[in-house]
Amino acid sequence: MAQKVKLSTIAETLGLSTATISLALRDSPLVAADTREKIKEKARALGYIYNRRAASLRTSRSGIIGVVVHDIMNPFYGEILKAIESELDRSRHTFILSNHYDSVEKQRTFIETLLQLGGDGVIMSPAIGTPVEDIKLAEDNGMPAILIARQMEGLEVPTYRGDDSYGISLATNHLIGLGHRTIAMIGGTDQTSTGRDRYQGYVNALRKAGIEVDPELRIPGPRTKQGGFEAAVHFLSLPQKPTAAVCWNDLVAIGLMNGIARAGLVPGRDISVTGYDDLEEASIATPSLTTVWNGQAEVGRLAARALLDKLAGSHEPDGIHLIKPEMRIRQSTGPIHTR
Amino acid sequence: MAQKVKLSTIAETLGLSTATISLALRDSPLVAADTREKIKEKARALGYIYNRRAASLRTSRSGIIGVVVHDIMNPFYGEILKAIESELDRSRHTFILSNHYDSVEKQRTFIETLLQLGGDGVIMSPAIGTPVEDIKLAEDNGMPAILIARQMEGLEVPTYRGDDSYGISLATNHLIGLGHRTIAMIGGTDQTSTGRDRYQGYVNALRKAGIEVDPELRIPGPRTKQGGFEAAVHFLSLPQKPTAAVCWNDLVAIGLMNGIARAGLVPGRDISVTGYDDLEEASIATPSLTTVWNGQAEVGRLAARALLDKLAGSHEPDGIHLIKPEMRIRQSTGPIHTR
DNA sequence: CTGAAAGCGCTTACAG
DNA sequence: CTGAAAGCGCTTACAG
Repeated sequence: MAQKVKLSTIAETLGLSTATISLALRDSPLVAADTREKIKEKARALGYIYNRRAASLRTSRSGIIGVVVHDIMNPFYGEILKAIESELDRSRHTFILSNHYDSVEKQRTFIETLLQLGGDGVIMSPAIGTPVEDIKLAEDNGMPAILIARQMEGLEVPTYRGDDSYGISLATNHLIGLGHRTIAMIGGTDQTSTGRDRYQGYVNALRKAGIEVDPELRIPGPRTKQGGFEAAVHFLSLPQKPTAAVCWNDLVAIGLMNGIARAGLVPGRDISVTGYDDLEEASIATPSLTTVWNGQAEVGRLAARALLDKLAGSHEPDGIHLIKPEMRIRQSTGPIHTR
Repeated sequence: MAQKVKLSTIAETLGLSTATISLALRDSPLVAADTREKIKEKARALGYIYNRRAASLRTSRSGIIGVVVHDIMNPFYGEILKAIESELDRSRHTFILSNHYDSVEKQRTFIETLLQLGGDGVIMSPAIGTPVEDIKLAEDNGMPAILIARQMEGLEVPTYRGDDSYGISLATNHLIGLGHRTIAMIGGTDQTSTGRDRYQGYVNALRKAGIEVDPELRIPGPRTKQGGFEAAVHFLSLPQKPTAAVCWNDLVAIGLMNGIARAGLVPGRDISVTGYDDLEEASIATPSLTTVWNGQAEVGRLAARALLDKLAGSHEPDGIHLIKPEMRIRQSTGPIHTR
């Protein structure tokens, strides 16, 4: 490894000052066009590597944006991240990703690391129990935050998420329309705004249809395929014998369908199942999954844009921006079928 | 946002020098214990945030490690990343993640960004067609690279991956043992070392069993669930009427099983299907998937350790480290069953 | 259009 | 055990 090439190396080689080199490499019109070309060529020839830490120390902008969600391996977040990534790529920002696995501490460590690196902003789906101070820590140190998928009370921060209450009512109404009356709700937790909203939407839809709400028909907890799969046993042994299940998300729904199939029943015929999110996988599940499109790509794109706009100085409106969900009817739901 | 708190702020407040503050905050034994405590408390009270760019500019170590793979949304890489993350977390390193989607250019941009940020090292699953120079770029600038999952010729870099040729022969032999003779191979590409090795392993196993290799039984390409799902049509219309399929990975296998089920056949009975990787999902698929454990967690853990050891100065042996795959027999394979 | 000089916030020999 | 001073590699007014 040769001697490190820096601005001054190029400057000396060409008999110019570092100021000129710096300006030229950043395409400043202050530098004559042919000088600029000569400089750029020399930089390339010498294998010059721009030192962002030095620049960032001076300018106090790093080009780094942090993104932290519950779990990037969850395709729901994966689809959001993909949209964020493509939006940020375009603006030459580097993004640093992290999972918090709903650990407030892990999330705080991440925010601190980001501050230490001089992060320009952060997009986050806050961990369960996140105190307002943790978001303020970021904002107070000049690092704006944008929330996705989950909202927080007592905070004026731009938030992008689906309209969960409305979305789950679409699914519930769809089942009611097919004649189902004993409808279970599988998965989710009351500890997140999303969880509360979805359960409420389910309850409201049932009430509106004049169906009594039986709390025993709720099986809270599952949020993954594995969870849905394991919940199948509990679900199938419910004394009320539900004919349909509204699931927390597509993963739970697919897991549940696997569990139902394992028990010898046919999902979509014997038991109707709805998902939530409309992951890419929903349409190739067997049977293909009736679900609610939740606009992951939209959420990611809008959140990234909002942050970039904010960094560019324009004042994005704070508060909650709801994406309107849409029903996707496929094969996993059908008319009521008595077991 | 108040005035920025820096080392000198604390120094002035306490009537000490920045040198002492700096040492104290990093727990140097050079500073008296009570001075140290006083300093730490004051730092906390003032809301001091360590400026890593400044430190890194001085020390030329950043604590940043880059990880770039084909697609973090692919659970195969997700499982590797999880292992890397937990290993790196322990050593207080920050890791920056990126997808290259097999674009050499995107990968190069990532390596350059990492160099600009002063990355300490990089763990990568090289994009198809990666030139040796791109890895050298990193190494020549003092940023060691570790390869995972895919290897590269003409390079002395530590590489961690499964023994693909051996692994796929396990799956093929398992099917042969069940009486299958017309076995298709679905998915993968000759453009990666992994792809070539797996196809070769399949061919060798057939030959060893005295079964003629029919190139028409290979359907290259698919690497995702969607791909496997779509390949089902082609597979089911093969004039040779294969009774079993060795799939490129679990995703393709699950997609293929979905496609087979959609066509009214029962995977595991009418058609035997093997996967590869043993993703968490394999055991809850319906039917549960017979597959080959590929040691993702091992690969991630070992690669991270190798990098950390290298950074700590110990000389890790270069070259290829193979993880030995193991068979996992479940319900998706069974005795031959004529259609 | 180009240059000289200060400064971003740390750490590290070197003194004492 | 603590301090004074230089320097990491940039960018940015300010001069000319």
